[in-house]
Amino acid sequence: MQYSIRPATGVPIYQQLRDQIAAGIARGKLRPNERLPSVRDLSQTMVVNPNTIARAYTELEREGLLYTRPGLGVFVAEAPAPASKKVRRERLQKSLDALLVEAVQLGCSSDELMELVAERAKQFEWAESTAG
Amino acid sequence: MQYSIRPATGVPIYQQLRDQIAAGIARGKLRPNERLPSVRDLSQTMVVNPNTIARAYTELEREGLLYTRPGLGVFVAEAPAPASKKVRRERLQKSLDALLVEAVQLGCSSDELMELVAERAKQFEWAESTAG
Amino acid sequence: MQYSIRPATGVPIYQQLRDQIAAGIARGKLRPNERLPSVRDLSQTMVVNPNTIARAYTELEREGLLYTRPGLGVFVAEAPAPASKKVRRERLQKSLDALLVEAVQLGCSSDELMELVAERAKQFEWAESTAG
Amino acid sequence: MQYSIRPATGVPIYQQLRDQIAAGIARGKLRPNERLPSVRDLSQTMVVNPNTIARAYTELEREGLLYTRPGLGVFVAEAPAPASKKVRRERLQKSLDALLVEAVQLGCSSDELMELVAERAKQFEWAESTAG
DNA sequence: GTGGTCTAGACCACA
DNA sequence: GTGGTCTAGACCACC
Repeated sequence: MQYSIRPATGVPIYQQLRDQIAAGIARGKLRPNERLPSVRDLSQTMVVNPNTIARAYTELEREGLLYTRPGLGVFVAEAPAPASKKVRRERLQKSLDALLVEAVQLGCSSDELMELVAERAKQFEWAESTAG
Repeated sequence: MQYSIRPATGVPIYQQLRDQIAAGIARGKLRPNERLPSVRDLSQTMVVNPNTIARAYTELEREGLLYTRPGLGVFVAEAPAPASKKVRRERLQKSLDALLVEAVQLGCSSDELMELVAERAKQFEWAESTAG
Repeated sequence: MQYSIRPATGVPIYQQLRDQIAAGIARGKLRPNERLPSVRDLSQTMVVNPNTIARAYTELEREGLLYTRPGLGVFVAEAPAPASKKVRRERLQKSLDALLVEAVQLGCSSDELMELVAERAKQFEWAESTAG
Repeated sequence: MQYSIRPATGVPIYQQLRDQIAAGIARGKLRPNERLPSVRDLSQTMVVNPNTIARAYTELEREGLLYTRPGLGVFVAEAPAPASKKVRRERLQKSLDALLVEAVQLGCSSDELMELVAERAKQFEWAESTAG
């Protein structure tokens, strides 16, 4: 997988990397138990300090998306047990509102937004069933 | 209009204010050419440093959402020329992907997400027509 | 509050500090919305690198025990909404088993352990009611 | 005796094995002077590097829980002289406080914790008497 | 070889 | 003044 960092955005490098890895897992580009590049390798490839790479990995491990096998490397975790419907709604609220505010400010119609969401959603890997 | 600041979130105060004003304009609660409270007044009402209020106003002016008439105060700008469909899509891509990644990781199904978006979208004020 | 670090234990400094602050909050020595010493001050007092202090604070913020007000400092958060009984049991399992294994290995009797727990528990601040 | 290793936990493999053997001894599943599987056999059974098995055995020998008869294998040691009550209390303090801090932060009541401890304690094998 | 911890010191955003 | 990010480089534990 390829990672692209834009230093001028103000978004921290470790965050950009974290987001791209998380997206890779969500979209199925990174499979469970797949090994990620080592901190040292990736830091050389991306021309970024090893600590910064390590921080992205650490964040993702805390979130349960990666796990570390000491001495062996960092790996993609199995998909976690699904949260309840209520929890899902609460957690998504913030990102959803951010999207809606942006859409409104851009003069995007409701229909256009729904279409855009549906379109993009096809490219993601969805769980087959959903717990209540 | 009323503004609510949550100090414990880590989101800078000036940005919380900026977002609430921007949302107010987008949702029509603040009308073009309406005058906003003065920096001094608002800083007293909200018990916040005047510099912080000023910064929120400055950001919004830079974005073209407000304009200043020296000696008279700060006002809501006219609605800007709508962006092209292509530009809208590009701008929304980032927030949309963030939402989708979160949804997938929460084990939220595609249908459930669409339903959630549609539901919440009803509560926003949309432009009636959309330029291409 | 006073913090004591034992460098020879193998337990990371940032962890020791984290644990002591967490204990301070649990035992009521640190009150909600109380301000903690600044990273720079504490790093001088404890003769530890500022990054190490910052890491302890960051961990606690992620856990929801502290919050940061940008430019002002770090503060103790309000007590969070209680978890369900089932969740509580699961989360405590690990620490509880560690305690029991240790007790057994030391040749401590079951009664003696219960007595020890009861004794020490009196010194902690307990929630008045418990959600199911 | 069966050993189960969870690679995704971040806990070193040698330590997981060490803990399970120690617990086995404490709970009487492994009897004094009983022979343990050879490093080579166990490393094959568990699909783990022999060095890792050896390290677990070495640690336990250092702690006095195992002893080696060169050319014959590794054996469970006799039960050690019980620690004094004071020593037991001191040693348990740390784990106990960790448990209490967690319980408080989870909103677990004092009674609920005592009940939980008592319940779980029944499943452990306790020494019949305790020296002072 | 792997990641984890700690130090030192620079730079930036926020109030 | 506050904390947050990033770099540089050292040392350790694990496999």
